[in-house]
Amino acid sequence: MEAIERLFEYFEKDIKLSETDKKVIEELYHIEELDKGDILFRQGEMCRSEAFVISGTLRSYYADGKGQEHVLNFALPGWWVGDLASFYQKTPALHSVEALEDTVLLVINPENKEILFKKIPALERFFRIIIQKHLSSLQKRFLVTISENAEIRYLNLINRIPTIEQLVPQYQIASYLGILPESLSRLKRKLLEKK
Amino acid sequence: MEAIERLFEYFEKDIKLSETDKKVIEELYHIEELDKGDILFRQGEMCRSEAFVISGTLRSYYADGKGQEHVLNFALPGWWVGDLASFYQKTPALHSVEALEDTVLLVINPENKEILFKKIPALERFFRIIIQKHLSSLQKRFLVTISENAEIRYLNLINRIPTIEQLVPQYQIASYLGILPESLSRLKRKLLEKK
DNA sequence: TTGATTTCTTAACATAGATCAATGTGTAAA
DNA sequence: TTTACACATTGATCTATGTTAAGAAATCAA
Repeated sequence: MEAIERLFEYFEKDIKLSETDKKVIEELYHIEELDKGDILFRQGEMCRSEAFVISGTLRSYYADGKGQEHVLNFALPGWWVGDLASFYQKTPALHSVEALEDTVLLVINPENKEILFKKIPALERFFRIIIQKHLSSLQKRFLVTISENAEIRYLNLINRIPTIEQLVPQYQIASYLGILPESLSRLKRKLLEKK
Repeated sequence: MEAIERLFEYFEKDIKLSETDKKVIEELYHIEELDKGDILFRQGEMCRSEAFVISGTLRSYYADGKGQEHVLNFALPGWWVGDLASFYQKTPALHSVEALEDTVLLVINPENKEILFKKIPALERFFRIIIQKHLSSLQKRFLVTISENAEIRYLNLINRIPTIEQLVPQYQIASYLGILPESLSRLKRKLLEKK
């Protein structure tokens, strides 16, 4: 199936699109193919890409002052990646996004996003809801991070993304969990021994 | 000065309000006075209040499964409190908000918020930006939490809200920092010895 | 004031996860 | 194949913060 049709399907779960609407969408989004290791945008620069994942896996991550990287989230087909605050407010991105394997995206820039909203007003409400969902998932991620230990956070993650261990190396998962690979290794052994 | 005039001033930093606009705002917001310890809304219930703080201090906090409370943020005059996701999407609130001293708020409910947007469209864009700012401050809070130790987080906090130690008890600050009051006490002694 | 209650500090000990170092395993290149 | 490199495991030790318990200080109510 054409990549753009995946996006139509995604929108059409919530709103009706005319053929003209589809033409508009097709003109405003473009395909971007990333090789494993490629960066979609970098922390500190403007994020000018809001992308819908067609295939592949990505991670968003934050590099702190000591050069340490922290995985904020993974992104799989059917998810959005971007730094919303940077994209809409033209402030520097607070994190980077990298492809963890060869990846295909449908990407839009801020100017085209404005045009999209003008031409298909129903999408404005649609994306407002996306932002709200993003906000509440960030909120949940924060709450889990401050209130649960690494074991629970690990179990949460594999429950939320059961395929994650096939998709990304262990040390990326450890970074998402906020622990070192050594600690994740020990944690998994402990879980195995429990059973 | 009248409470409602503080809100006018706040809006007028960014947009022009006609006298009719002001009447509309005055009709749609109402004053709520909380005594110390009163709850504005509770985790698990719908949040039907988006409030502008006129005077007083509040905390938003999350109660985890083990009954432990975690302070998410404080709110001072001129700030907004609410659970945006819950307010707009009518999902259960992920946290509670409590007055830490006698507090005066200007409050609106979701239905009146809709009316406000219809009657003063400029406010729709205004609040969209508020949401984006909220999102990026949550993002920053998350990044600091996962990448910095308690000492840095403490210094960040008193730098961001220099009056906070006069406003709220130490154990609330410890909870905001994600440590126990005992640990904060040690941390402060260590900082004093350093100087 | 006095007593009661809440908040803060201190100390001794416990624990999760970090750090450091060594070894093992899998995969890809030569 | 062999070699090399990236990744994962394991063990010993270290550290920040938690836990428990006690007392000190501050605040509030009578």
